[in-house]
Amino acid sequence: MSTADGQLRPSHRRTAVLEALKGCPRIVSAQELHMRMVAEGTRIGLSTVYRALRDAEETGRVDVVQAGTGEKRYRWRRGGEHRHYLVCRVCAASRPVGAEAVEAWVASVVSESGFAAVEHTVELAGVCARCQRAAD
Amino acid sequence: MSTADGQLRPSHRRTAVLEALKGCPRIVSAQELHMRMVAEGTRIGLSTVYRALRDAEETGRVDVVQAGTGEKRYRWRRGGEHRHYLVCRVCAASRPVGAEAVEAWVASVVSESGFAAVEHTVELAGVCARCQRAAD
DNA sequence: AGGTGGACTGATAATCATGTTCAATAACGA
DNA sequence: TCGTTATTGAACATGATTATCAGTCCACCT
Ligand SMILES: [Mn+2]
Ligand SMILES: [Mn+2]
Ligand SMILES: [Zn+2]
Ligand SMILES: [Zn+2]
Repeated sequence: MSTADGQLRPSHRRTAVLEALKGCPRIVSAQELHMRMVAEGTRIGLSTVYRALRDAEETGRVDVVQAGTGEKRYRWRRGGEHRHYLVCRVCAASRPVGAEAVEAWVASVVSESGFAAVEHTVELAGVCARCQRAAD
Repeated sequence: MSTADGQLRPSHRRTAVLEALKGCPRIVSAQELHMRMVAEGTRIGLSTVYRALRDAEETGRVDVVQAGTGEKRYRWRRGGEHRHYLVCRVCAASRPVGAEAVEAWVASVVSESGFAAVEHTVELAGVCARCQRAAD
């Protein structure tokens, strides 16, 4: 669970999950990351992977993209700021895109709306050049 | 299923689902819409509501917003073009927001990316003024 | 070093939204 | 009207995620 102040203790396993995520070339789901770790010889339970990713999401250390299929996919966030990504629907390759224009638009919409605590989701999904070629 | 040309037959039930959706003041999930219809006296199965909404989504007659909780919420689309919405997390009230700036940004990102068949998701969720007041 | 209490782990079971099956039903066209 | 065919919906299946809880580990104190 969590300590008195709500923080999670950085354990061996939890650290391993985030390290594994850092090493992922494409965005991954919790289950994919778990399989990956097991395949590499790490002994870890699926529950722990889910917990570590949920915590990392809540504390803003990862970016999340909600695929149309309802599963969440994660990507390690390098700078402090969140990013938005263009993701390949076929191979899950992802590249960050510059979203200054969107951030500015969000800010202006929010300031005119009267809404508070507004969060935004911006996702782009398509088929990358390589996968287009592979499709003949 | 579907007719030879892939079109769904517009049946009584299916029409009723879309009519009910049109009458919704806030974005609704499939289950909420089903409960609403049953409460109003319509006799209809949950499967049919799911099917009608899925079909409406595929044919572009509704806008869909994927809540963080993994459930899809629907809103009837009036004009031909899709819209993006600012949704209240508390009461599910939704208002369309002008997103010309975002559409232009998406177009420019896509043209520079080499990706094909790119689809975009833009969602804003917050707490509306009324619900802020209600929270004291 | 040894003890202790609270946090962590993971196998298992529970949820939850949504999809699928299939026998019964309703709608179309001749 | 009759026969063909799509539609319907109750029950069941799925797939991702979360909750349980007994066992384990670890930080800290003596
Ligand atoms: Mn952003
Ligand atoms: Mn748009
Ligand atoms: Zn690809
Ligand atoms: Zn509200």
